[in-house]
Amino acid sequence: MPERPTQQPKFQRRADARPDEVLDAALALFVENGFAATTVQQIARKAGLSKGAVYLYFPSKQALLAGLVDRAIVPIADQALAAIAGYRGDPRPVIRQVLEAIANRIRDDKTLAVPALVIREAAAAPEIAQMYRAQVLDRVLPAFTALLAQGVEAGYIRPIDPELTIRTIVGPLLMHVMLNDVFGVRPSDGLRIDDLIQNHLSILFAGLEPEREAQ
Amino acid sequence: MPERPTQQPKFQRRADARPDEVLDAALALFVENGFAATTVQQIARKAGLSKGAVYLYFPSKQALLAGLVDRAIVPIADQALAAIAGYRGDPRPVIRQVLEAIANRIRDDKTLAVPALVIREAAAAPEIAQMYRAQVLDRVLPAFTALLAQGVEAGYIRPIDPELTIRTIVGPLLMHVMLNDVFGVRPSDGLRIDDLIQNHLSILFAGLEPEREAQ
DNA sequence: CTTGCAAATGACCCATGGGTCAGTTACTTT
DNA sequence: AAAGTAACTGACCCATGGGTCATTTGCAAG
Repeated sequence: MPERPTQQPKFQRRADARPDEVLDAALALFVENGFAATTVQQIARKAGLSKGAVYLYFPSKQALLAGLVDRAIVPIADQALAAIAGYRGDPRPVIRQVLEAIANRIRDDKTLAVPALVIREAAAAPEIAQMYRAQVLDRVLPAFTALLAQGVEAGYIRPIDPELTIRTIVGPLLMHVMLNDVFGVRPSDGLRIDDLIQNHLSILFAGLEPEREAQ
Repeated sequence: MPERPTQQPKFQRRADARPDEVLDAALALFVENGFAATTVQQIARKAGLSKGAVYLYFPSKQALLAGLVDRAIVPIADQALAAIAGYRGDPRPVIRQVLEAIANRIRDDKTLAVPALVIREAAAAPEIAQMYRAQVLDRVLPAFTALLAQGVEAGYIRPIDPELTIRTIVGPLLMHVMLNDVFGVRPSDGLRIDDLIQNHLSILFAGLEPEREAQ
């Protein structure tokens, strides 16, 4: 019985394209089934190579998750930092800009699924959580805090606690995504990310307005 | 070599106390290490019985997680519902009451770790997520929505979208807990749950004030 | 005391899947 | 075209841990 009469080779050598393809496959599967429930075998198959080959590019399964953070999230954090750092004036336009940028990411690509993954796997993989914290949170949060503090100082917004107010600003978006992704709970007529942002900002900005405080 | 000279029996029969003890052990271990990384063996040891005995009370490992939801969360949801359902008037006192009740739970017992667990395991265990949704979210969220709608209707708060505003109300608390539990990120001087609530409510309530809308 | 059975044990089974590696294949270089 | 090597395969190893079950043990009723 002749071996492979058709001349197609059984694999190709494409060393530079592989890592990205593997990460693409891993992201899709992690998002769908979670980290623990996804096997390296599945990732390999989806990426079109063998399991052994995956280990040529990534030393372990965890490294795949770390690779996803590196590739997708760190650039976003850099971008956000650029918009925030050193800004002087009313923080509200910047807040709007950042939240809308995040909303776009959620709508367009699957990038924002990565933080959710990190959250889910943090207990089982503390190194990943630490890395995420060091490369993202510890850079972005202080910048945001400074932005708010400066806004309070200059009287653009009323005197709130900058460190705690970050949670009020970003939390609703996190909640919205969690409700949708984890539980399938969404507003009666679609995801409505943009409506959510507008509704949230209208309350938030009114709540930050200086003048006499209501309460 | 004599067998057990001391007369202590090697186990006791305590059928009714067991399930609770098992759940206690499971909660502690799940919180610390996550669901997947916890073995039934560990749970059994911590609860003071054998692995086989655990399966006398719970048909599977997943059933333990379901049991935790049943025991801890559903009663809380009932309680919240009682406070919300049928209320007429300014929603803000009720919002304050609910948020402060949640904050107390976070500070005092480990109950609020259960939703976080469900979130983490949702992808791998969709049945659990569905159950949580049916028994908690689908009951509490509509009630909250109705509370807000009624407040808008009667002019106690300005016209916002009730369904979306829930996210603005609860999201910051979720974010605060996630930052703390998952990443160890907390304000410079402690968890400050109460400060968080106060800061959040002051912004939120000012933002919900009727009158002319800012922005 | 002894009979009866629920409660509990602990050794066992076995599917799963992360990780390894000797050998094979595709491509480059000279 | 032959050699050289980087890329890749696929069979394999083996620790892990969920779940089962024949057997033992504690306890209460007659």
